[in-house]
Amino acid sequence: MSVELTATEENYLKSILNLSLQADISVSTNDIASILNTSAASVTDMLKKLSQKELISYQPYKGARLSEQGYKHATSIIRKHRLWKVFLYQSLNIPWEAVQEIAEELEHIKSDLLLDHLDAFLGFPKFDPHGDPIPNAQGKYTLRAQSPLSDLQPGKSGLIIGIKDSETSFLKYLSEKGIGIGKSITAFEQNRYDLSMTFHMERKEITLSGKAAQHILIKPL
Amino acid sequence: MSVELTATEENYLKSILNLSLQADISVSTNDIASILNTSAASVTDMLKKLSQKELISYQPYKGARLSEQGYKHATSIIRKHRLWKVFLYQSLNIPWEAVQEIAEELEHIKSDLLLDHLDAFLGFPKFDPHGDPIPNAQGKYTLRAQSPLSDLQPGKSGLIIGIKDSETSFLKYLSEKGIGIGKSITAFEQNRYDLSMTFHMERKEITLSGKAAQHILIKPL
DNA sequence: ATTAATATTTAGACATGTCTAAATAATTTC
DNA sequence: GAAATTATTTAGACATGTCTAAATATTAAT
Repeated sequence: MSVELTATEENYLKSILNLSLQADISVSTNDIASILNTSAASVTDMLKKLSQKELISYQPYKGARLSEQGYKHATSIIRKHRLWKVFLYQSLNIPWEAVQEIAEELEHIKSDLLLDHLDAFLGFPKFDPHGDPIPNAQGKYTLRAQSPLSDLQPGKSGLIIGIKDSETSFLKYLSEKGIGIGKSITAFEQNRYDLSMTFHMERKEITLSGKAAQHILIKPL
Repeated sequence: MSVELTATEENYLKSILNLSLQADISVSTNDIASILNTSAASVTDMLKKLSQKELISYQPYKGARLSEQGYKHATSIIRKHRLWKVFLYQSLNIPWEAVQEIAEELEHIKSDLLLDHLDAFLGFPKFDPHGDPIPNAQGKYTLRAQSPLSDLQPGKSGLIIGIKDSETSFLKYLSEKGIGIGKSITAFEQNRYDLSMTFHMERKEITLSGKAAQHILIKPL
């Protein structure tokens, strides 16, 4: 059915999808380059190639956007990535901050049979350990009401359901503070001076920078 | 510690190890080419490169053999391959004949952390579903008394512990006959005319060609 | 011990994905 | 709206792993 792509091509598609979720419309060469840590010239080369394969539409100087096919392919990579994350975290007990990097390799394993069996083994999970939704085999996925922890008003509580930024150092930082998916947290006060916020979690007081709080996602309780 | 190798380099090392187990001493260019389904010229190119990296010793026209480092690396790939096989077969219930191909992709995933956790998750298995021994993290592995099913004398029984040939069509053939690791089988008679053999297994009568019986490994009971 | 057959290597080419430097287009700024 | 800045593309190069065809070694046969 679908064409075989190299891991590199898949990474480009994934980046384009991620970027187009934030700022819809087409995605710029430079943005892709900075996400993939490569040069703009390399990105141009690859965009031409992906366009050739009809996985994206691309106009010189005007950026790229996923075609129907490209979108499907990108979604399937996201599905693989997140299912592997669940496995690594829940089944293998690999520390949270190490999961991302390993999943980035595993997501390029080709077999559909493998993915379907993994999905079944894990009990068809709907969300990964970072709280991101897992597309099903047809590419559909559940969205949820979620808001950044920074929006939580003093006195109100929320359930931590996801982390927006998957950078290793950030995840480690959170993990050291005891912050993780599934924990309840209550806003206490906001410091006007530096915009840091104080919370209560499991009878402890936790202070986070405004930026950190923006990257933690909660379901209001 | 160890150098990072590409999947291709790893496949060459693995092939050299497999070949040197059968016919010790050095391994010929052509044999490697035929196992890897590539041209002899490509093999020569790669042997030079691996020799450069001191993973093998290589003399033009004289073949190659693994160095200490190369042997270690090759063994670690075998370990990965077999651990993944156990996972695919036992945990995910992926059909026996599909396992080989998927494991061939998974064996090149880099993370040692992942492998150690997988090993623990599986309970530190000593053998894979084809009955082959799994090297431990230090590269040591258990050997076993084993003999081909074709050597089993009429009236005697054995426990199936491995399959020598991992070709998909052969595995499928066996799987259709109900033959698999861990089953008990009893020799009944040998047909002098075509050298086929008849066995009893789980109250059924099974006939196998002499060649097939040579490729099934048993532990005599 | 030559000749014939086989195995291996060299030479030169190609595809993929990358890069730097230079050229060109688009956007901002004053 | 012309000049300066920023973004993007082109040109030309390189590394990796592959190939075919030709050259050279090795081994087998008579």
